[in-house]
Amino acid sequence: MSEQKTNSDTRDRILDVAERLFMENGYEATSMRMITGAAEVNLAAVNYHFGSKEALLREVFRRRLGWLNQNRLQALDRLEEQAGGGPLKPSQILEAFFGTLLRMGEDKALGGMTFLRLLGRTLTEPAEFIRTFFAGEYAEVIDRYKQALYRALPDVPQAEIVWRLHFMLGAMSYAIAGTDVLRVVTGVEVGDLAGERPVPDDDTILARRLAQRLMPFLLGGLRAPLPQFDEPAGSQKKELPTKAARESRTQI
Amino acid sequence: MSEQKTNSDTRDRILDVAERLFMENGYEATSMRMITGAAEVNLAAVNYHFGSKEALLREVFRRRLGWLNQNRLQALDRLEEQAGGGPLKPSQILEAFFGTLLRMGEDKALGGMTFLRLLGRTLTEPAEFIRTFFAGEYAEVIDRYKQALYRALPDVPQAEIVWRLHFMLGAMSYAIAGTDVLRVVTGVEVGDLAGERPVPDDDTILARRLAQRLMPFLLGGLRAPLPQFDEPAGSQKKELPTKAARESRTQI
DNA sequence: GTCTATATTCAGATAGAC
DNA sequence: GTCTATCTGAATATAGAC
Repeated sequence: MSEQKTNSDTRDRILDVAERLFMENGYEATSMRMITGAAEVNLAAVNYHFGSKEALLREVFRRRLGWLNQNRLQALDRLEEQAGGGPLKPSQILEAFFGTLLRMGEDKALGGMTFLRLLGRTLTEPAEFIRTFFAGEYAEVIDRYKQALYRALPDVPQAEIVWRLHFMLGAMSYAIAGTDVLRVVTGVEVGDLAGERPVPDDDTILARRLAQRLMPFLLGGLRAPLPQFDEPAGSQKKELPTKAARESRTQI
Repeated sequence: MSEQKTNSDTRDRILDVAERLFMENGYEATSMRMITGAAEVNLAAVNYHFGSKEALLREVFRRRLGWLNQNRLQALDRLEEQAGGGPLKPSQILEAFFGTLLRMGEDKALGGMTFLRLLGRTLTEPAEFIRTFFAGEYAEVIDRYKQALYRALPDVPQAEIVWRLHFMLGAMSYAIAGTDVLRVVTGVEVGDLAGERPVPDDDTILARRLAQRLMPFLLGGLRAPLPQFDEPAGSQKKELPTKAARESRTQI
């Protein structure tokens, strides 16, 4: 199409700027005028190239999520090929899913930490068009990884795995988003408290550090002892559902 | 002041409605007209009672966070009194911090799941006035619990504890927020996959279930084996925790 | 493809009667 | 305390010249 001639410069500049401003301010609080102003393009350019503000947001994500989820699927394909039909190790699955994402944070050509932070924040946005969009973008990947986890952890009820996948996504999203209570309260970069030097501007190092800290945490949570709670239709049932067991909180 | 005569009805109705609408739509996407319309009060009532939209949001949180963080501090006080100067168990600390919050979800008078979802979503909002507000509201609680965790886990580097507190907050926030990929993708309530009956409208049960699932996950993550630190070069060969390491985690 | 000018809608806030 | 009416500004989107 003729869309890739000279306007690709304008188009890409809009996408890059929108990615950053949506991350910094959120979708609603970012106006078209802020975007076109910072990108030094005309106000009408967004509607010309993308059609609407909503469509712009979708395109900001599509160009990154396409790469991300495609690579996630390929990583899973490779692992399953190596395993030759057998179950994978949970650590392999998490590495493929979260590691692929976190490595985007080290590569500026893939959006770097700017995109990762945007993604972390946008995953909790309540706007319907955003949730619908993500649902479509993530459907296949989530399904494939869920199945892989079911096979990797045959003794864990599937509902429990879904919950824990849930928790893992949250730990990652929130850590990446960076707009957190801890950073504001402590006033320092995370990792600065025990003599380590802060790396506020080096997103590559930050992304790598995040991955090194996050992976053990996720694995530990995923493989934690099961709660005392009846699980009817898992692969293996645990105990009878007594009222005492339901009332008592987990004591570990 | 005369503010507590007849207007307390109007005031509280505004707060209740704002809590729900901010949760459903986010702060920016919720207009004063939506709030006053749903609360069936005059458009000018918000500015009369609270001064501005920002001040309204702060008040929505203040009335809940005051109770929450006060109870968190009291719970910690009790635990430390019982321990008589010794370190607490990590499970006790997490129960005091996260359990106090999650029990709010079971009590409609404390906002129930509506407030919990709002809190989970708002913790990642980038608006400066929101982050500043949360910083003040959380400062003391975060500091006290951080110190308690330092003493409970003397062998774990403090920076690591900060990161993991970070991750735990994220797992909880995201799980509570509910606007997640999983729910959209699967099209079912979490917990519905293994034969459990969904409880879409019973927030009390949902909150209790969430707590039962979340606590073991958080404990597992908090006490996971430490990552290996080789910062300078590529460090993708971290050793996976052995089964023995998994068992020994219990003593940390 | 890019630009100016503008249409249209809606936002938050407030003055002043009651 | 509550209400109506309105101010002021900003939002998204588009028509039409170049």
